[in-house]
Parts: sequence; C-alpha cells; structure tokens
Amino acid sequence: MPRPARNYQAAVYGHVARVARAVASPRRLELLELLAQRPRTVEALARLAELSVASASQHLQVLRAARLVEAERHGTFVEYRLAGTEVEEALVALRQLAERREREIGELTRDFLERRGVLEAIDSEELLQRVRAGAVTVLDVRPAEEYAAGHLPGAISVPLAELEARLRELPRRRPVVAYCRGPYCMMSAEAVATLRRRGFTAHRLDHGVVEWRARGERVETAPGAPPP
Amino acid sequence: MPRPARNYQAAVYGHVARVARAVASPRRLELLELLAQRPRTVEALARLAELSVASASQHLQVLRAARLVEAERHGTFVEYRLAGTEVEEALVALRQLAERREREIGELTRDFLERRGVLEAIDSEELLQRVRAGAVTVLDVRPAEEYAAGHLPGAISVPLAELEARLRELPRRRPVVAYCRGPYCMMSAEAVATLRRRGFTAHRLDHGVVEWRARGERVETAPGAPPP
DNA sequence: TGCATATTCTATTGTTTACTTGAATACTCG
DNA sequence: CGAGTATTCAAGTAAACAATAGAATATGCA
Repeated sequence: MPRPARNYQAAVYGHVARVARAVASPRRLELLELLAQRPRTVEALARLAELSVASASQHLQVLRAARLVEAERHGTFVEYRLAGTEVEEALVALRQLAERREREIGELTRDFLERRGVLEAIDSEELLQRVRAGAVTVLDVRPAEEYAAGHLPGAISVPLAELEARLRELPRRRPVVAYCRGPYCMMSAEAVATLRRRGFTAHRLDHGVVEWRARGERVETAPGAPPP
Repeated sequence: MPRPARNYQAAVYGHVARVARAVASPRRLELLELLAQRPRTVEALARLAELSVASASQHLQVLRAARLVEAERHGTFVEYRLAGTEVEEALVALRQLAERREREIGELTRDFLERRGVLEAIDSEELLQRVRAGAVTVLDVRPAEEYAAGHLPGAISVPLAELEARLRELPRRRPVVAYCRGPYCMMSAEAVATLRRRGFTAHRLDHGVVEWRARGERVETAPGAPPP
C-alpha cells in the first residue's frame, strides 16, 4: 500500500480505536449505564458507581473527549448526559455482542439469579409480549427520578426500597413484571424475590428503558398510570 | 447496592469491557478489516498490516480470546476468520459511531481525497442506487482472492495493480464506480484517479463488501460477470 | 525419525492507564 | 467582593499493554 494511504488509514483507525477505548473500561461502562437512565452530576455518579469524585470526573473527561457524553453547567453543578441516542444504541449493541462472545456473562447471570431463586421460566420475548399487551402489572423499581426521566408505558414506580411497604398497592391477582436499569442491574431480581415471598406471581424483565427504546418502542415521561 | 449485586455487575462489565478492549487498538481494527475480506493466515496478515509475525500472532490471540475471530489449522498454516456476521456488523456500527463522534475522521478523509483530486460530487446514497440498479460499471479493485471470497453483485475484478493494463476491457461510455475494502481503504481512490486521468467518468464508493452485507444486501461469490 | 516451516510462547523494554491525594479553578450566593 | 462548594487539574505510583527478539512447539513431508 502506498505511504500516504497507510498514514491516512492508521490515523483513522487511531480515532476509531479512541472511541472504542473510551468504552473499554468497566467503570466507564457503569457510568454510561447510569447516564443512560438520566442526566446526572459528577457527585451523583461518583456515589452511585462508588468512585472518588476526582476519579469519576476523569473518566467523564475521557468519555467527553470521545464525545460519548456531553456536559452542561447548571449553576454550580455540571450535569452530564449521553450524547445522543446513537450512543445508547451502541451500548446495547456492545452488550449484545459481548453476551454472545463471552459465555461467562450468561453463566454469571444464571448463577446470580439462581442463588436468589429468581430463575426465569418464561423467556424474555414472551415477557415483552405481555408487557406490550398490558397483560401484567409492570413495575419500575428504580429510584423515582429515573422513572420520571423515562419509563416503560404503563409502568408504575415503586422504588426497590419502598417495595415492602407498598405491596398493598399492587393487585394480587395479576402477575407482576419488574424491571430496572438493564440486563446487568439486579434491583429487579431483588424485587421479584420479595414479591414471590409475599405470594405474588412475579417475573424479572431483563430490559431497561435503554433496550426498550433501542428496539424502537415508545417511552413515557409523564407521571405514569396509577396502580389500578 | 448490595454487595453480591455489585460484584456480579463488576464481573459482567469486566467481560463486556474485554470485548471492547479487543477492538480498541488500531492494529487490531486493521486486522479485523483484513479478515472481513476473507480468511487469512498469520503470515499474510502480518505482511498486509506491516506487523512482525510474532506481533500479529499476539494480536490475533487477543481477538481470539474475545472470540471475535476463530482459528482453524490447515496443515502447517493456521487460518483466521471473523467469528460470525455479528462481528462484521459490530465493526460497521463502531465505525459509524466513531465517524459521528470524531469529526477528525471525516476531515482526514476529505483531505486525503481532495489531495488525490477524487473529491466526490455525488453523494454515496445516490451512488448506491446506481450500483444497485446496474446503471454503472462496478469495479472491484481489491486483490483477486478477496474478490473471489465475495463481491458486490455484477462487479468485475480488476485489481488495482492491473488497472492501467486492463483499461481497454472497460466500456468508455459508462460511468465507473470503484470500491475496495471499505470506507478507510484508499485503493478505490487510487483507481478513480487513474480512471479519470484516462478519460473515464469514475466515482469512489465508500462501501466495501462488509458494509454492503451489513445493509442486508446480497453478496456474490461466483466468478462474476465478464466485462461487457 | 528428523528436518523445515508456521506459529506461539517467554522475557524484556518502554509507554500508557487508573487511581489517589492535594491544590487550583469556576461558579453561586450572601 | 468574598466565602463556600462543585469540579477539574497535576503529580506520583502501581499496574497493564505493545513491540521486539529469541526460544519453543507443532505439523508436514522426506
């Protein structure tokens, strides 16, 4: 290959690799997942991801340099957000690729769910059908602000921490489907375990809002339907 | 978040990051592009990517550990290939994401093409239409073995090195569209420059077989149509 | 069996990366 | 304008990575 073409190609692949490198860190993947739920400040991200503020800030700089996140000042806070839905879609795609490539991911998930007694009998596609059809009570167990920033249509918000106290709000006869931040977030598993202990029929949906939207489905940002 | 859930999540993101890290290297991106054209031996890859054999082998081990490529022994050679079309699709998706995120990529490309006098007037979507409609002579300027492993429907194989000598095979009246390995491969630009110097109407298609297939189009592996 | 060849492994080197700590900057609000 | 807070920057250290050369392994074929 002629020199100039090689140099050009090397430069371009350097840039592509930079973007890939930005997501090639467990910490930053976690930050991206958190940002996919809603925009957040550095301090909030550091707390949720169990990082020092300085460390979180540096990771965010890396993500910003790769233009995967954007920063906006709000008074004394800086709020970070994902830079566009392509980033969400890329994240979902990467997770899917990884799940097919690294068998260990599936094993880890199965192990974890089994240990909590939340092994799924129903497959996820069927669950999605029922969610779409409104044939189940859909429970969003994330913190309320994340629910407010976007949730599955018809879902009601019952943050995991409040679940025990608010069980009476849920109709006993209808099966419950709980979801949270995504396939690797286990708040929904915790919720399902609790619900089953209390006699509910409950299942875990391994999709979050990000996956839902990446599938081209509608997301609600309104307060959401009150429990029937 | 409870400890076990955190540990689980950290482990999973570790695996996802491993896959991302495997593609987060300019060298390995180049190897993947070369493998996307056709399966190859370590030695061939080392030569094409201008790497030492040992170094190429190590990069291939990384890619294999992430299960992005597969190895198969053929006698004394080991032939590497991409592990499934998901990998191709992920590559195309990554490039697209990077192109939207890193403005420099577009600039580098524009610069390079301008310097060769191959600045495109026609936009790529229209070019694709014409290629699909068979309204142009489609030229595959990659080495013949890559053409044999898969090419755009109706394309004829004229490796860049042979182009000057085989110009008479091409109909003068029809516009020519040249393509090669993908958006960052400049063999097609070289070909277009040559063709224009010789009085042809010629354009560069910034898609390769991988992009073509990722769009859901058919790829030919038969010898291909002879020049009219 | 043994030689030749293709590939991989090992050890070493120099570079890059992640995290921590402490200081510096930028903004708001009194 | 100055105090207070959120965030970023800078420096230092430990760990991970890439490239090189040379040794080791595995296969085909005489």
